Parts: sequence; structure tokens; C-alpha cells
Amino acid sequence: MRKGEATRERLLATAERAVLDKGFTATSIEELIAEVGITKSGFFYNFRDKQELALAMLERYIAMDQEQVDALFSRAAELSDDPLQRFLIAMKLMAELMEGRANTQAGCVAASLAYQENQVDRRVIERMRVAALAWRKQFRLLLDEIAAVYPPRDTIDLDVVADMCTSALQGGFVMRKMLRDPAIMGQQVMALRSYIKLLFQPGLN
Amino acid sequence: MRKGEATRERLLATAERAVLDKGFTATSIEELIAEVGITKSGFFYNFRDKQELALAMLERYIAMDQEQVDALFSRAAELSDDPLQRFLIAMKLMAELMEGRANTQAGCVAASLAYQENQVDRRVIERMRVAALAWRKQFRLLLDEIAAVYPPRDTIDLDVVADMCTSALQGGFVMRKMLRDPAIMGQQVMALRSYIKLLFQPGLN
DNA sequence: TGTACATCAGTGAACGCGCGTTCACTGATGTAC
DNA sequence: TGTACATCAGTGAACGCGCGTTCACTGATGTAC
Repeated sequence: MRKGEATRERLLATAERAVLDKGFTATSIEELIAEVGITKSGFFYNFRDKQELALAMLERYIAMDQEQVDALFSRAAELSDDPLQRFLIAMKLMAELMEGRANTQAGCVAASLAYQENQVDRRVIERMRVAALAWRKQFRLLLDEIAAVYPPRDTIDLDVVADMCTSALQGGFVMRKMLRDPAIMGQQVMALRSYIKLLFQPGLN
Repeated sequence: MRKGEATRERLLATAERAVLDKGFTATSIEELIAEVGITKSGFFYNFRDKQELALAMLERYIAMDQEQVDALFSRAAELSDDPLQRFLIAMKLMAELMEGRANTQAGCVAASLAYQENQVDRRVIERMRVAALAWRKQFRLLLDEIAAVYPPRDTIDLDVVADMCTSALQGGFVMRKMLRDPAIMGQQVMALRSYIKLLFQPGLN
């Protein structure tokens, strides 16, 4: 990694932490450079303006998130051939991950930025939408695989269920913040898992 | 209503709209008074400081939310005696409400403030926690009524399901912001309804 | 009914601070010949 | 191997603006006697 890349990465990581617990507008360039140890001009060497920081953060978050989800589902694929079981295993792994990490401050950068709609420019808003649509598509594919084997026991658009997979996490983040209880996230993922189980699993008497 | 109360109410309503789409920190006192048509000193006559505005907004939101939920569930109680049916009806009514109102900007003030954790003082944080716990308790009571008649078809802590009732809305808000699709909220409420149905309703062989 | 005083709902001017951004410059490293 | 130049990764100083907050004051309404 070139020296510049390392600085940029540190700026992004610091910004992510800050944005996650105080929001984008409340996160000042001044505080970021103080923590990273460069001057303000150094920041503007790395990012044209604050909006470009938002965009870069978002891009970075989306990539990391994708990596994590991939790891989770490919691990689940090792453990079962059945699409439903794979999904349920992945949910369980995710719930454990949420508890295991002491990252009480973890959250979704996209959601954080979404909560500041008017403060980020069109590129950021649009990138967010594209990411959310991609998440929908990804979960939809998995749900279709399940539905092909186990017909759903309730009539519901699977796109909505796919959105719910993202939504449950988002809701979990909010609830954990409000209740100040780190266990909430894992619990909510398990609740989503319970829904998927009931929706597809046959023979529950 | 005294004159002062009217001004205060207008400040709070204006602040709610602003905070919901740009966050608390990004909402300036200056813009609020511009919209309400008073001077900055007028604002500080009504609120000691910006934190007191946050607290008042939160209090107002919680009260209005409670009113709305009460209306929903008492309407549902008119339509059925069965606790499960009542719950399902209330969910349906809520989903319709979410779509009906053209309030694309509606959202949860508590969540918005939660997303700015470090920017609001202890009183606000604590008030938020109390509200979230109250919501949990309220939904828990309704779920217990259902469970007394229809034993749950999956083993899950009903407090977690109760939290999910709030969480689904919070997640819905976020998803709607990210996807820029006003229909999302209603859909997510219906997905939650689908879960409650599958969790309790017997004879879905 | 009139006067004195109190409270309500603000106004107007000033404050200091931190914010995002710009711009001219610089020392270290890399590349061409 | 040495020199010239280019690029990289910043520095340092200055900018104007808007922010939250304070403070002395004010006109309108309400209350006591």
C-alpha cells in the first residue's frame, strides 16, 4: 500500500466510527485530522470536499459489508446443501457475530447517511439506493432457491421479505442505540430467522 | 392555547420536519426561526438551549405516537374480540396509514436522535430508552394475550418479538429513505404481520 | 374606573468559536536520459 | 552515476460565514387594590 492510501484508509475508518455515533454533519474534518494526525490541507489532498468523503465511506462500507455477507453464506454452504438450512445457518452465524464482536458502535453507514438525507449530495443518495437494490436482489435470489423447494406458507412478495432481511438489521441498529443493549442486534436477527423458518419450513404440525 | 404555546408548538413541528430529514445537528435554530417568523431570542425564550428543544421534540413525538397507536388498536378492538385477529387488523390498519398519508417525510424522532447519540445530552438518551422500554412492554402485553390463546409455533422470547414490532417500523423508515420508495413502510409492516400470523395462527397445516 | 405593578412573549445587537474551503508552497520519493 | 524534472503526500496561513448563546431592553396583556 502506498503511503497516501494508508492515510486515506485511516481517515475513512476514523470517519466511519465518528459518523456512526454522531452523524455526518456533526463529524467535523477538524476532529478527523486530529485523530489521524495530519493537517486540514492533508485532508483536502485526499478528498476534494466533505461530500467526497461521504461517497468514499459509503463505497468502503458497501464493499466490507459484501465481503462479510459472502463469508457468512459460503460458510453456511459448507455446512448444508439445503437452501433453507443454509439460510437459517447463515442467520445464526450472523446473530453470533453481532454478539461476539464487542463492536457496540457498529452500524450501517448507509443508514446513517440516509438519516441525513438533505446533507449529502445526489451521488451519495443514488449510490445508497443502488446498494439497497443490490441487497434486495441478493436476498431475493436466496429466497427463490428456498421457495423452489419449500413453497411459502403465507402469500407475501419475496422482494418484501428480501427487504426485510436488510430492514431487520437496520431496525436492530436503531433499537440497540435506543435501548443501549448490545444484545438487541443478535436477537432481532434471530427473530428474522424465526420468520424465515415459519414461512418456509414444512411439517411444523 | 396561549400565544406562547402556539409559537412553541410551531417551533416543535418545524423542528420535527427538519430533524427527520437532515438530523438534529444539521438543523439550525436559525432556519427554524426563519420558518416560524420570530427572532433568535424568541427561540431562547421558548427553550433554554438546543438540548431542551431535543427533549421537547422527543416528548411531543412520544405522545403523538402513543395517541396514534391507541387509536389503531382501539379501532381494531371494535372489529374483533380475538386477540390475534385484533393484532393482525391493527397491523393492516397501520400499513394502510403508512401508505395513505402522503407523508413521505414521516419518521421516528427518537430514532433520528438515536442516530446522533453523541450530540444529545443524557436526559434525551435516557428518555429515549424509557420510551423504547415502554413500547416493548406495551407490545408484550398484546402478545401475551395472543399467546394465552394460541401457543407460539416457534420458541422465541416474546420480548424480542415485541421489540421487533418497533424494529420493523424503524427498519422500514431506513429502507424507505434508502430506496426512496414510500411504499416500503407499509410493506414492511405487512411482513411483520405475516410473521405474527405464522407464529400464532394454528391450522396452517 | 384608574393606577401600579407583574408577567408574557418576545426584539436587537453583539460575542467568540469552529466550520469547510482555498491557495501558495515544500520535502521526499520515483522516473528518464 | 549524476542530473533534471515530475509526482506524491502533504504543510501553514488565511478566508468568510453561520452557529449557539447572552444580555439589556420592550410593548402588550393580566391582576390587585
